[in-house]
This record gives sequence, structure tokens and C-alpha cells, in this order.
Amino acid sequence: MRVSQRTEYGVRAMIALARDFDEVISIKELAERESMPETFLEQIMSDLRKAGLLKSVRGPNGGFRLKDAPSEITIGRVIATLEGSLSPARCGSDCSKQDGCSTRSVLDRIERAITETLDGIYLKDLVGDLAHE
Amino acid sequence: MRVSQRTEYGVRAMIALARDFDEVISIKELAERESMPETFLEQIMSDLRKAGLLKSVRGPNGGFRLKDAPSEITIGRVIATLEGSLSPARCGSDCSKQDGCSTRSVLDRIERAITETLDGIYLKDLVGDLAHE
DNA sequence: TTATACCTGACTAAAATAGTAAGAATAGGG
DNA sequence: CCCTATTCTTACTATTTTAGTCAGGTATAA
Repeated sequence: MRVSQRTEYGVRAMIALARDFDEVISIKELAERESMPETFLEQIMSDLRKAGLLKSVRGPNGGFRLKDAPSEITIGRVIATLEGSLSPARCGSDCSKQDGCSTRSVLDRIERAITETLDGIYLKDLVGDLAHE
Repeated sequence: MRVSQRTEYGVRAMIALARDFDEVISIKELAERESMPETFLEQIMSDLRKAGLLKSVRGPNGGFRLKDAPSEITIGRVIATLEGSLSPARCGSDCSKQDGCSTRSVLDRIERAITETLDGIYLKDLVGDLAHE
């Protein structure tokens, strides 16, 4: 049930961008600041852009910025984008195992709890975090 | 953030045992009922036993039964056993990345939500589930 | 003593993860 | 117009995790 490194990098990047909301920051800069592998981050940023969470600027002095204000982007949206979904389930809701779905009920409840938690956390809420608080 | 097949099998097995709480059921029987791979299930049951969730009976007519009543075993305990932990974090709380831990705060909140949810669900609550309810 | 079941550890194939690498497209500055 | 900084895209690779299988040992009821 762990979150992937990929997702963690993505979240860190989003928070970093929220911190300097008005600036365009390049992947190189971001990768250095947060010590994340540059080319890997490149892929991740690309996905976040395709999902409509980021705007990109190409060419020299280019980079990325948040598409919306940090007060409007939830962590739930970020993680769901990177992780594909917030559901811990392995089968879709079409799951039709004989009886197999008492577990389904459990997984659905987990999903609900995660969703509710993460949809209540906005990027702006995390900008201040500099350590274990 | 998905739950492993292993964990799902384990949960299914625990629920099945809760359903026939007073009986000793063999792995073979369990595997057939729930159509799970027998030898794989064997490993899983072994871990659940080592964790103190199951009692085993060896020899002919042997098998497994819950160690405690279905009203006393939470799904949280089952999943934490099988999954190692309920935390989605990849690093321990010793994590000391430069700044890396605004994500930590997020992951801790997820864990809290999951834990609270799953520690409130007992096996007995799931025994009735036969389909998508 | 034999069959049945648990127990243990080693092994394997397939999938997911965490990257790398290489090049094309775009845009700003000289 | 050309050079360079940057994003964009796709393909590749190594490592780890997952989902099992398999072979053999151990306890016990009949």
C-alpha cells in the first residue's frame, strides 16, 4: 500500500511550485532544490501538465508553474493523477467474483477515507511545512 | 497505492473463517471455496498464524481457526499484518531529507485516516457481506 | 503406520518501479 | 538567422516486488 517514489517526487514538486507560485521554475532548478533525478522528474511533470495541473513554458528561461492557485489544488487531485486513482482496489467495480467482494466493501471504505482526507488538503496548506510538524 | 493480491487473499480467508467461527477449516477447503491458489494461501495463513491471528491444528482434519472472536479482530490488524504496515510512506519517521517532508505530513495524514477507518471495522461486520452492498 | 494436513525455505516468471538515453520541437537572445 | 536552453516524446534497461510453484519435512488422528 505504499505510495511510489514517482508520486512522492510529484507531490514535492507541486509543493515547491506552490511555494513560488508566481515564478516559472525549470525542471533543472526543481530537481536540484529537492534533489530529485532530473530526467525522471521530467516525465512526472509532463504527466502533471497533461492532467491540467501545470502550465509549461518552453525555450530558454522556460519551466513550469501551477495552472491554478495553491488554494485551489488539492493533494487528492495530485496524487490521484500520479497514482492513477486513489483506490486501493485491484479490480474495478465490475468485480464479480463469487463472494469475493466482502473485501471490496473494505477497500471501498478505505478509498472513501483516503479521498475525504486528501480532498481536504490544499497545496497552500503544505507550503509552510519545512520539517516534521 | 494498491493492496496486494496476497493481502486480499488473506482478508478473504479471515472473513471466511469468521463466517464459520467454530469450525476448523483446512487450507484446501478454504482455497476451493474462495478459489485462491492453495500453496500461496498456505504461506499467507502461516504469516497470519505467526502474527497471532490464527490457531492451527495439524494432522488429518486439521486446519485453521481464528484465534479470537470475529468481534475482536479488526481489519486494520489483518491488513497491517499482511501488508507490513498501514503507512503509505516509503521512509520511516527517521526521514531527514532536506525539506523532503512536507510530503511526510501528507502521508501521515493518509495513514491516520486509513488506520482510523480500518480499526473501526471488525470481522463480524463483514461476515454478512455477500455482494456489493 | 499411514494418510492428511500444516510447516518451511528455496526457487521462478511476470509485472511494476525507478530510472536513463536520445533526439525532436520550441523559443529567446545575440 | 543561429545558438542554446528548455520542454516534449519515446524507447530502453536494471532492479525490485509480486505472485506464485515446488520439494521436502513435521505433527497427529485413525
